[in-house]
Amino acid sequence: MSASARPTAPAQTVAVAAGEMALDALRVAGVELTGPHGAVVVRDADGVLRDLAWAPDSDAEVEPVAADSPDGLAVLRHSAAHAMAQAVQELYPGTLLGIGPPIEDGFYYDFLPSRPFTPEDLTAIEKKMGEIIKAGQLFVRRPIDDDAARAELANEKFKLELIGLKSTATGEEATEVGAGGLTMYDNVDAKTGERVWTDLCRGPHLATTRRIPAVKLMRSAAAYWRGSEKNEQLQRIYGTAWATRDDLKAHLNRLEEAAKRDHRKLGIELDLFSFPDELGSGLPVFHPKGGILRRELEDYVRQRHIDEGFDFVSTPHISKADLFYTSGHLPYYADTMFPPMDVDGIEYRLKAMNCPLHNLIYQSRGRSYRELPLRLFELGAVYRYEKSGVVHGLTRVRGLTMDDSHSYCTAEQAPGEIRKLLEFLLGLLRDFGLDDFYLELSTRDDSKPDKFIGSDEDWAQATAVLEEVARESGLELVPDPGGAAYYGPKISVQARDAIGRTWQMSTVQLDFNQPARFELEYQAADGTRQQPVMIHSAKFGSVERFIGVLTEHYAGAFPAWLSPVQVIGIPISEEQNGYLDDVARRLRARGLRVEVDDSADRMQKKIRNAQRQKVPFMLIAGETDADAGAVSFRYRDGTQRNAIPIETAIDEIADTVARRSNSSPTAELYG
RNA sequence: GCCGCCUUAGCUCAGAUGGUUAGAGCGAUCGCCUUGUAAGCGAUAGGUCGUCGGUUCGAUUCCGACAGGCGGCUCCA
Repeated sequence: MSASARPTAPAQTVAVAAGEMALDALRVAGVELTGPHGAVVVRDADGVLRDLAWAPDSDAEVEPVAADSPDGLAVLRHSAAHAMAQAVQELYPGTLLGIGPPIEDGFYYDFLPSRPFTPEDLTAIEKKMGEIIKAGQLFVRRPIDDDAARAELANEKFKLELIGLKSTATGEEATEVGAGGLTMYDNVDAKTGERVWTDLCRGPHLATTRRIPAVKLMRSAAAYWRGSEKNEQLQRIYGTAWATRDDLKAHLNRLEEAAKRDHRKLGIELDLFSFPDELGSGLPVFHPKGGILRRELEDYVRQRHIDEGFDFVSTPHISKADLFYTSGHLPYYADTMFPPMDVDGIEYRLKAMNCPLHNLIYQSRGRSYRELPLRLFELGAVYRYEKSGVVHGLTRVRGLTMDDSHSYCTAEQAPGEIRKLLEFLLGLLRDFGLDDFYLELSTRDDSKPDKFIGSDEDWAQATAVLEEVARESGLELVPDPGGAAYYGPKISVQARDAIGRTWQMSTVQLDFNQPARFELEYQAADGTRQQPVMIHSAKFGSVERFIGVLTEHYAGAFPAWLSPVQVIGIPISEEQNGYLDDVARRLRARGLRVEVDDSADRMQKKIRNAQRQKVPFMLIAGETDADAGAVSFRYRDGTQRNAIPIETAIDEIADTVARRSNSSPTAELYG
């Protein structure tokens, strides 16, 4: 995705003699040292990144790392974080430092200021950073022992804590400290040689601040120290930094494009859904046009499940709370379920998951091995009390509809069933135009036994089964340790959308625990009673969220088969209203969603409106068309085809919809 | 839930440093115009300035609480 990911030149290595500075060796070898392709650090034979000022103890071979390479950008961003921290401490003396690592597209630094930063502060900090960058301060590495570091950082309580953690630091904290000796990075005035700022840091860094060509501070926000809500909250400033000003501009453009696709914005513009205050946070209502999207989605997914051998079931939204104790969801999820209500002295709960209710259907009579796998499917409404700060558009709501299935089968059938499910759900996602996937395998965190139930053997077996099936799929598999549900491990499908963002979509979970807790049984061929396993699976995840993701994926320009309005008739003058009404009638007879814009607006205005509503087919008719029994197509990409006979036009549209084509209609496809 | 910011017409946004009648564009309604590929012209209606409480002679403006939203953090069965 990175705009600056250019084809890199074949790795060249440069010999650095013992005691010689890498920078000098590079210079002698004629390696570029300025500009976006210029080296900012070197990689030694062990793959460790080193400052250009590094001088090896013995002869070494190093590889120059360009500013615009992934590693080079990380170094650049890390150095930008230092420049920002220096600016903050100069402007707001007494501000304490947290950590300041590079991240995707940028960097952040955490601070404990005397008061939170304002947008004006960010402007001032950015300006100060500009001065620091322009001054060309040198980054100088200085090894230091623990005691000296403690003395030097006596006022920086967070840094002191990091020193104590250095042997166990991981992830972003390892940016500051790591195994091995501590180092300070001094910012040194290029002219006077005076140390103007310093930070505990592993490095490496740019040679000078001048090698930061393009930086912008994005926002400030709070973040818990060391990522735990039990800790103090620090003020984090996010910035972005790039190897060229053009790369920065391109990045900002991408953000703007992403903002245009925001489903919350498009939901209003396209009149799809809203979140009335009167209803409460995280509770969407779908307007007629959003309702069409929902219906198309639901009808399709329901039919596909039936085709795949699922039985369609239905269960209520509310249940006695005891059911969720039986399943084990309570007390685990007590804080994310809506509070209980007392009905005639009995505690009831809104359901936050469908599995316990499906288990009751399984349990409703004796089951034979001949029935297995038994596949129950439901579009089940569930309610989750998401914390107020996390509710977000359609992607994180408090009331949602899960396309939830539970397959009950023998342990032996499980791998086959999971394989089938994975294949099915990938096909389903492809049907909606999502086709770039990777898988995540969420497993138990052995260090937190209280978060998971069931025996070690069952977990090991279930995890092995999921892993095997995931590997067979040939898709990239990313481990997610600790991400499993309390009852079993999970495969989740991550889909990349049209602009490369990834969304968690489908999940498949293997569960030995709930069948045991519900004492589910089937009678085996030998007459014994056996316990089935159950496989939880959601394909969309939630219908609401899926609509949100699709809206962003298509930027609101839905494929014709999903478009709330598929065809709009636009008369050139009032004269053609009746003519287009007739065309519309014929399209409706083919099951298409058609409108004729017979408003008093000019046709140019009608086109503009249809364009903004992202209608896939505009059928324009004037006198010439009407006389010829034809219409003129305008597609939403602006291309057009004139004088198409009505029958042909109707067939083309009907065909595109029937094929569930996901590509946006355009003149070239038909010409 | 935590930190910060925000809430003015259906939508997008101006505005008054506490003082009689709060503005614009789009949208809506009505009229004129009758039109060939992204905004024709005009008029009219529409707001107890998120809610509740406090300070004040006077609050949409200042303070507080609550609700909702935005950006993060934490969380996400």
